[in-house]
Amino acid sequence: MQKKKGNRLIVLSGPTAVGKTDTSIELAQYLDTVILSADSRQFYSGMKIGTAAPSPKELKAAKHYFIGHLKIGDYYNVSRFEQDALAVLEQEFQKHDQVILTGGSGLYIDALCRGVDEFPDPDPELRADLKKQYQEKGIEWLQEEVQKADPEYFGQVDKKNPNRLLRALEVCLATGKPYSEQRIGNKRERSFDIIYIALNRPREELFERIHLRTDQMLKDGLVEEVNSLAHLRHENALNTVGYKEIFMYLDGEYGLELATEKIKTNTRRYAKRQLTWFRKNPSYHWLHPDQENELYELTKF
RNA sequence: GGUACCAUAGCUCAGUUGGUAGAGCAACGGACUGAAAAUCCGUGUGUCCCUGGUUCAAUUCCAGGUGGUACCA
Repeated sequence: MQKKKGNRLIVLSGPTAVGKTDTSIELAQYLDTVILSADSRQFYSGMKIGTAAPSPKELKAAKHYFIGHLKIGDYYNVSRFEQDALAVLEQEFQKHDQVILTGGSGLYIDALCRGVDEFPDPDPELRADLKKQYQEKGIEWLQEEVQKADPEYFGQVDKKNPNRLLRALEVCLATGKPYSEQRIGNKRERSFDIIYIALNRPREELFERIHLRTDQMLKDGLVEEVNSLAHLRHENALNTVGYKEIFMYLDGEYGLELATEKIKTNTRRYAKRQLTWFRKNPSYHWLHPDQENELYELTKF
């Protein structure tokens, strides 16, 4: 008896500016399939220039999901992405053997590929309250609270990272149970296979592309884009490289040249953090974007 | 052409009363479970311009060279 052929998700990730958009579209056309984006900032409409989102022409060249599907200010998180993406996959796998997942948000990629533990959705009021208390009482207070609420997690957590501590405390208070108890990290079984591919370039080449792309964003009207979003400035989506720095420029804190340099520096650092994340997963096949034949060979199915 | 000053990390510079050197920025490594382009942790990576001289020892003092800056011609 012949085993029924399943489906496969092609993860195509890599650091920012490496060339994921071009490569994923070429691959989608070659395989006649669709693309899911795992880019936590390209989710938002209105941030086209600063997030180097695919152009209308590119969006037409291959069907994309999760590009500009949210409004700045919409609440979203990895768990929702996991659910949304699984639903899309179920639908698309009826039509295609393989589907492409591309983007640079490692946590979101992993959420779809391995799953995340179940927690109740955060309570915005509780979160705001805890954050306020942290700002008033400092990190020591946060550390003490987490130590009381969840000594086990406190033993493992990065104690100087307020976000991590706030999250743990929030879950403890909302559920009445220690965070560590609910954070099991079980891998979810998926009904499809996964192949992990990461694009990369020599550091110098990647940085050069980051610099050129940043200059191009400015020419394309990044300042105007950011300015048009000024009323949403406090939203998390705009706590993003390229937006933060231009807000500083608009405030008169930075000259335009300095703001541009800061964007380049912060983008290089972002790329580095992404590489650290992907390197940790030994399943990745690493390719240069020019290695088209190798890519097609890998995605034979 | 002359005089003065300078030459130390990728960059801007500090320093060593002679015992091979350190800040900021940049860079590099890492962490990561509902904020993740976020948030946080760690690490000096060096022919102290070159060649001689003095000295137990020279990046440091002396001479010459080279390069740079300023002023005078």
